[in-house]
Amino acid sequence: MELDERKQKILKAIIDDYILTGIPVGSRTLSKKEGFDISSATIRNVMADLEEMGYLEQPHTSAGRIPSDLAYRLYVDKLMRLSTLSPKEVVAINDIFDTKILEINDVIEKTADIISKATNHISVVLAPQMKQSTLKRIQLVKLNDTKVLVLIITSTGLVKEKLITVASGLDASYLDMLSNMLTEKLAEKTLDEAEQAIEQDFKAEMLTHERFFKSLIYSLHDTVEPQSGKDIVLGGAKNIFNYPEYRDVDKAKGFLEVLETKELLFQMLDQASKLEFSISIGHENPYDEMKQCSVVTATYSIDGKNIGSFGVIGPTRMNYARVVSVLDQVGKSLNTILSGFIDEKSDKD
Amino acid sequence: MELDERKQKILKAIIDDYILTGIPVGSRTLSKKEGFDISSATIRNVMADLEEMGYLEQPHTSAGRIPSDLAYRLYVDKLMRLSTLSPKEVVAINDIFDTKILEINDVIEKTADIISKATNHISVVLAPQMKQSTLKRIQLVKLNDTKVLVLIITSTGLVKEKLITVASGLDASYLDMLSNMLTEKLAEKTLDEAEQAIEQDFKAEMLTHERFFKSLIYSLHDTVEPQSGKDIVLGGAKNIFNYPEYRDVDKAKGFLEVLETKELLFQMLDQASKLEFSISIGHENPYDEMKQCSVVTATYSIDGKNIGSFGVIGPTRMNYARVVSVLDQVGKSLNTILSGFIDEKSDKD
DNA sequence: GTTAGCACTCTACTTTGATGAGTGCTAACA
DNA sequence: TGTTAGCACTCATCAAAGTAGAGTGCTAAC
Repeated sequence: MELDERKQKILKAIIDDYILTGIPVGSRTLSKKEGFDISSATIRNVMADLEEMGYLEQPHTSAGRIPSDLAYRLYVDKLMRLSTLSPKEVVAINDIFDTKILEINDVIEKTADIISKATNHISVVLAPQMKQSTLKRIQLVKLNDTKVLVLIITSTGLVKEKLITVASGLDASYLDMLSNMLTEKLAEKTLDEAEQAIEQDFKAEMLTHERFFKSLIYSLHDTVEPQSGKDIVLGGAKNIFNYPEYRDVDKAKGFLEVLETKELLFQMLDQASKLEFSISIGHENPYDEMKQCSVVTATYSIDGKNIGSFGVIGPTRMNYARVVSVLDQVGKSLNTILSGFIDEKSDKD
Repeated sequence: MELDERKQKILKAIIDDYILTGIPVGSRTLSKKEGFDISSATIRNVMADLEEMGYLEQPHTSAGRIPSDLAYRLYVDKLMRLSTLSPKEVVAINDIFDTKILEINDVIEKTADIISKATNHISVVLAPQMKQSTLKRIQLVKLNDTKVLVLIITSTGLVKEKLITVASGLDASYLDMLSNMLTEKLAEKTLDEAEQAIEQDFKAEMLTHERFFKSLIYSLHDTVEPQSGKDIVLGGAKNIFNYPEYRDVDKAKGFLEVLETKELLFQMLDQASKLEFSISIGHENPYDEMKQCSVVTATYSIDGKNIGSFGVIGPTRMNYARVVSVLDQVGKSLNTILSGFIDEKSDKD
């Protein structure tokens, strides 16, 4: 059977209506709409065809039709028209970003906040990943006899702290000197390169302080491979109550549990950060817990390198056009801000 | 009317039962209980008295009684018996803490996790506050022409980062030198003292780099007065679904919103960090949004100084005895860990 | 002071019936 | 051959009515 133009038009109308109202769309409702000159009976025939083709589903015999995941996929790929945000909304987004920024984490939290408020869905933001960053400075700070704080600062302004335990006998001035040496040798290198460089350039020191250097290398390593949970920021979890799908308290609880674990979210966003833009609808999601939802993600970058991603989790019945528009705008604002406050005109050039 | 021993015994039984089951307690239910040799009719009379005295409430005429906030207050102060956790549970708590710790934030997140799992309530943890900490090191890192990253490291191992904008003309080596000077002059001082010390000891530098030093002092200041939201870690928000009080979706939504704002939570915990232990029941809470809940908090400390607090938010009908026991144990474990890995044997002694 | 008995109250649950939105099918129409 | 009107049928939703059960307050007797 062919999906001719009329079928597409009707399917789009059904999806638009269902996204808006959330109630199954009946043939009469549709025939009464502006621009539809065909009778409900005809629409019923078309609907029957669309159902046969897998685009529509019926909750029960005497209810209207609802779009299937397949229909949403078609909608997203071909049918939907992207709305541009009103200038007012763009200003509103930029305004929120435009307050005094003292930490990069502020930016992340604000992003989550903006997205959830603008879309009324749950937002997720993956904090900048260290993988591709180059080092700016390493600072060792002696806390007590056996504990040393390692501060790893990248040229993108990210700071990670790691605590390592050392044999006593490392005094503060030695650590200061070492900090300077490490900074000098490792600046401009990626973390991976830094690990190797330490093993090559600090052979002498490694002999006398083997355990210390092992810990140090481990710290660097641990910084690259992030502990999934910590780099995820959630926003608007309360929006879960907007989804009729989660009126069932037990389901809602299970879903919140998944969100709280953050393990899945991290994997999803980490995957997503390889693509400019991605939309996963219902069963397309790789994880069972998400097969009832859709996930839309985008990435942000510094110097043209993708360093993190952000997105929206909601019911498959979400306003994809709007969500995409919002993410697009947020992405643009985010890139501007990030490149404005770090490294763009770094003194390394 | 006097609250004699029999009345207290009956009241305690009602509270115990209601905490356990969550359904209003009837006179017959109670009279059938082990250890009660009095008839339901007698109990009814006592109940009527207790209601008159304000300890009990009736949801409707033909329902059993439920305890009032006043009753819980009496229960907490006089009636309840603290249960000690089983050795198994103590071990379980310590086990979770006992994994590799690389950052102090890990400890905070784990604490929230442990508490919510052990009590089945929502947990809140206030990250260590900088107020009373002394400085260990200040490190200035030049990111680009106009941005400098300020790292403030306390002797308790806390690290705060602030980004400041500067006029160009500060080169990296000058900042390095300044970092060392600042560290030398300010080490061992509290942040408040440090602010003053800068104004005194760096007069010469301040003349040439006025704007920079103003930003620097502002950073220190901002570190002491924490941005409420960021220092709060929540755990087990999903447990909200355990409370029949929040079966009503709108109420649950409103409550989640309050939790997400974190503003209130911060104020509560900040207040609480002045007291060793505190229990606020229902209307005793200073904030309207919390008047349906009880909040139990405790503090943790380093070197005998309270530096943060943690607690549980739940319905007034919560198992106070157990919650107190759990918080007590978590507090002990937390103190041990924190003093073990920072500053206890600092080289300043 | 304690208890048994009884009438009364109120919630929660089940049953029943009515309503209406929506469908599929058939036959007639252009 | 595609479109439409008509009709019987299905099913969820809602309101009304009835039932069961837990619990109370009051009174009178022990």
